[in-house]
Amino acid sequence: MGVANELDIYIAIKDAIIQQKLRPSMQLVEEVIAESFGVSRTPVRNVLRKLAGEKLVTVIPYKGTFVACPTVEEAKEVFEMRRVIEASGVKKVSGKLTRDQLSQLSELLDEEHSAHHNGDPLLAVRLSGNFHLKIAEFTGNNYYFRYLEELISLTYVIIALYGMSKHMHCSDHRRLMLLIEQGEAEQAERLMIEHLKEIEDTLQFEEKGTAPQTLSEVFRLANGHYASVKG
Amino acid sequence: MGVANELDIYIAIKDAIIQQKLRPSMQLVEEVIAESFGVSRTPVRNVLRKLAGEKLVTVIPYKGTFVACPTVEEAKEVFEMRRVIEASGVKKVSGKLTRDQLSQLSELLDEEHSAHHNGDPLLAVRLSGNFHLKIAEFTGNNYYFRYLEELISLTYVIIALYGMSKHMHCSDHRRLMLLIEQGEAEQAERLMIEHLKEIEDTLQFEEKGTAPQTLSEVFRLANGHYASVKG
DNA sequence: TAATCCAAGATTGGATACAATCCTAATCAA
DNA sequence: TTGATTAGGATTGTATCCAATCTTGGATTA
Repeated sequence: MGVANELDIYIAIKDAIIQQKLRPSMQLVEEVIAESFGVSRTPVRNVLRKLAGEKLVTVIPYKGTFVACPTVEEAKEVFEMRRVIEASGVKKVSGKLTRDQLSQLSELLDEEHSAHHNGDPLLAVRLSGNFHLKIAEFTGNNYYFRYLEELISLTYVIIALYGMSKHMHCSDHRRLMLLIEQGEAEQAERLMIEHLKEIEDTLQFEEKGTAPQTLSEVFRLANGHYASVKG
Repeated sequence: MGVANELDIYIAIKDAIIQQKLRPSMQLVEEVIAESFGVSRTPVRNVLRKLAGEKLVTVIPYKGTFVACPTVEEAKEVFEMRRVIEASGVKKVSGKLTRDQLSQLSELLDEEHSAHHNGDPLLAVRLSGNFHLKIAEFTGNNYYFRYLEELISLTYVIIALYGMSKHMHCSDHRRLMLLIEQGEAEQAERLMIEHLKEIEDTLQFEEKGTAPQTLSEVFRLANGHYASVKG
């Protein structure tokens, strides 16, 4: 690839984080990224600041930019806010979707289903996220989408950190879509809340309880050979 | 003032927008801001991008950065999301606040009350916003605070654009605090939703219905003598 | 007159050079 | 050996220069 604009770089880094190619606490050195995209550090800095605004990375002055490493408490906050926004969102769209919108949801369900059977759990998780995002999009209110996009991106990082059981309650999505289609707003709302609680419960918070609290701690433990995009 | 760091600049611009010294659609020329803060354009650019991430300003490539000018639809989206987040927030804190937290809320109410009687409606609006923010803070979940801070900042811009009746339902806040104190979660939730709907209803969306849709339109109308921080 | 084209000014976008800061590791002394 | 000190490298932060783009206004021409 030759040069790239800021949007390309933004998408590339965000995708790399979501696909766990960049794992939590990894350092993102500006010059390395700049060279690999054929640009100077300036646009890279802009992108990293933008990602910092979405809490996907953490900028530590004069030290560097690191992929976010949410604590257990932060992870629980993410899921709590997801329940607030998604419960309201699914209630809002219930019984209000067009045939075309419903078929878009249905298509995402099919893709998620086949990703499961093809043994690609990471892809399945991302398609699951897209299902939730689509509902937010269909509310017609941009804030449902904007905030949920941020929260779902963080959910991917949380899953990268704290793992996830294989069984992803795929059937919940199907039932959710039926309730939306039938206009059962209250039931859809309750199911969404339950669904998100179940996802949160499948995370193994205690297992990696010794997960790094601070970033400096990480790199001290690794004795200088810390994880980096250079490696 | 001599030099300034990014945080100073960020706070100064944000305050200027909130206090309506910088009105919607005004252009923020990087070099002008840089000179007035004694720095180069670089940190100013960073701040403007950060504000753009919060939707307080709009960056148009190769044209400039302008104070946000929300449309009626966008304004209604802001209030809808405020209802979602604040209804959940006030329900969450009801009956859970310490004596100290309640007195913090009470103090804000007193300040708001005196700002009203001192004929400073702008200050009263800001103190009202702080009251709502404090509740979000007391949820203990950072996302309530982060998202609401963004939405309330935008509310100030919306009020600057679409005006507001003098009578601000100051008594709602008092009743809200009582319900929180007494642990009447459901009643507090309902009152918060009603309160926010009333605020939205006092906005005069139709009057300034000829409000500028696009920024370029604004400056065409003014025939070159457009509003600017230079002026 | 009216429309088109071009040039100049203003502003932002990006690349580069340098300053500030942090971390590491070697050196030295107790 | 252990601790403090310091020099070097690595990385980010800032300033400055130039390029890209947009807008305006005047000149030119039909």
